[in-house]
Amino acid sequence: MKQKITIKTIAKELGVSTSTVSKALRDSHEISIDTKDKIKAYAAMFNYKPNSLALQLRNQKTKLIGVILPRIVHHFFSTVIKGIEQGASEKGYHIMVCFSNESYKKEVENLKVLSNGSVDGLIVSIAKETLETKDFTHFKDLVNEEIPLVLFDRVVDEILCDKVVVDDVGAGFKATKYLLNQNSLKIALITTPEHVNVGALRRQGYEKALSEKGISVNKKLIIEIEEKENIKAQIERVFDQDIDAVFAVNEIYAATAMRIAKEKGYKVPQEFAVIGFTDGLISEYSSPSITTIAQHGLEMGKQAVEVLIERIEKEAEVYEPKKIVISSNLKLRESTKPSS
Amino acid sequence: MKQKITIKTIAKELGVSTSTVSKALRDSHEISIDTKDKIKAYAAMFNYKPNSLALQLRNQKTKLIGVILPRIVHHFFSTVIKGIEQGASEKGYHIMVCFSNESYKKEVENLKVLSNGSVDGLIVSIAKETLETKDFTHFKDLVNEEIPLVLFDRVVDEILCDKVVVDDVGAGFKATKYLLNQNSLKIALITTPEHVNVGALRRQGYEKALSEKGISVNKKLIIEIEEKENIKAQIERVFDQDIDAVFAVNEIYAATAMRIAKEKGYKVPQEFAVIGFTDGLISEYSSPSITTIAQHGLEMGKQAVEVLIERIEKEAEVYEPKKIVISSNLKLRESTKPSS
DNA sequence: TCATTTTACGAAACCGATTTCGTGTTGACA
DNA sequence: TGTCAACACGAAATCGGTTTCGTAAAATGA
Repeated sequence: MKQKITIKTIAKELGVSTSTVSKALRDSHEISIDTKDKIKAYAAMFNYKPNSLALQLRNQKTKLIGVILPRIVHHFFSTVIKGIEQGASEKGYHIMVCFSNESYKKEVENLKVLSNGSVDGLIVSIAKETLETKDFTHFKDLVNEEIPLVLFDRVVDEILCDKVVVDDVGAGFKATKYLLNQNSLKIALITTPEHVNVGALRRQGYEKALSEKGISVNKKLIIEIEEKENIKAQIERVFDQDIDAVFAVNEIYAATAMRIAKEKGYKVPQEFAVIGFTDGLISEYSSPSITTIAQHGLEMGKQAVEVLIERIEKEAEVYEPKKIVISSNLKLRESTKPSS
Repeated sequence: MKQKITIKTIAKELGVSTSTVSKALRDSHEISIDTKDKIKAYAAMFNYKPNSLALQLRNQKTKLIGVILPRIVHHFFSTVIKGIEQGASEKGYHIMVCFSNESYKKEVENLKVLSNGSVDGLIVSIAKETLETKDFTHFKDLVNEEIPLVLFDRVVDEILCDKVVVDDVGAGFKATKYLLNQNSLKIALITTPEHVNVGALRRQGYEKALSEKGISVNKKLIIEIEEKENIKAQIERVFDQDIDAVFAVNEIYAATAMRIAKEKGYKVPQEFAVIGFTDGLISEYSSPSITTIAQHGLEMGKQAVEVLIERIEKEAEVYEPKKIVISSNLKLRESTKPSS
């Protein structure tokens, strides 16, 4: 890389001290107009840009937010990133993005690297593997060091920090209730294993809606997808049961279920209804298009970054962790009968 | 944030100098075993982590790569990010991600912020607006400052730097030729306005395949989508012509075209074939699933970051910009007849 | 004319590390 | 016992800025 022009260079060339240059460029009243003009002209001519590392070191802040996501090729997470970036950008922050690939080890590594002073705060969604092992010491260490941290979507109570989540129970409830109201009474639930807490919460909503309607939960209608195995085959199994609707906790499961239903000759939505989660492109462009719970990822990202920046910039008085719940709503499309 | 423990703290507590602490922690032979042990123990106990800003300033390198993308909620771009992050991570780099939102102004801003020494190099895909205005001075400035820069996918010849692209002409050719071989001779092309060069290149491939078959290009079969307006309405217009296939330069256009074809009563693929670009989830999960040109975004990201890191770490001798072309291939699915 | 205030700038400390170079203390060897 | 190398450590420079404080010279006032 070409030799960068620094304050020292300017000072030497113009025969003044570095303090004078610094003050001149910051338009200090201590410096005479003449000198300021000369220095500014020189700086402009050689395209001087203050070295941001030096500033960061001196100011003890980087205006950088670390973001750790389990995955990126994923509609919901990429939407959240977009929200985070927008919110950050408005406040003059930038984001550093890392991925854990759902792996505990990578999550620990990323956390370690980012907590070395390179970022002012962190926004994280926990990796599946971590949720499974339930080892959160790496997060607790962060909290102890008082590094601002916001968790979103996949959160756990053990970690004392700000959180942004969707109303998963409510969402599961809404979706199930809608199906019940349309007279689909034999609803299969396609969810994640228990340790992925968002799955568990959505399931609670599902069960709540059923019991409110006086329907007992049939465990045979609930399948927990093991992602390492063939997803389609696992979903197919639930079709052995007598079902007339599916509520799936993400759009891939929903689309797959709908495809199977169509293959089995069901007419969607007349004979078989489908509701998914995460309002992504698959739901929008499949045919029929799929009714989903809209997760408002953009909103989540914005909220998360707002809380984080507040925490970063406010002198930490007594610290009261917040939990922001974003309400989700049902986006009706063609895979369910229109609301009556 | 809690007061961080620094080398100075350790030095004071243990009654030694900062140089001794630094050397001890880096296991220098200059320091006696006793002292080393004492210092290391203390550091471990208080969870000392060297301040990365200080190191970055001293070493004049950040091990950070800036990435500027036009969009993120986009299958291709998020796949590229994944590739970049993987490649970077392997070599001990991290990535800072910004978005231009297809806007010239934001692109300029991002470039300015990132070129202040906060990153060792940049990977960029140019915003549409910039392609339209053809003002590339912000990139040329970067090149003049000799900041390592790699462009991918949307690139222009005016900027002298490393580039990674897919073989757009070849891809357009392959897709069109496949349709022709399946006896679809009246192929509509749904593409972008001329200034988005990838669109233009894919169109070249399309035209080449036609003329090779002795078919003259019918301009009425080519529509350039204006994204600000209603996309579906624009695509619908081409169905006024007598067509039996569509080649679209991205998967949204392809899925929309297929949906229109189905609405018009065409049987896909028997009576109407569809090929898209970018192998995303829409293509995979729509029904019928859509044959696409696979762009290998992951591969692009990896290649881009590899070239960039090479450029960063190699002492810039004579600099010969490279252009890496990644070959794309046709991923056959249900929206086209099987190859005979 | 002398005291006092302004003006305009420089020296030096600081942010948190690394590294070169210098030096006092030992121990070995002649 | 005197000399010299090895050992163990500290002082200070450096990275590129900002900021506090000190001060010479000019301007102001009495």
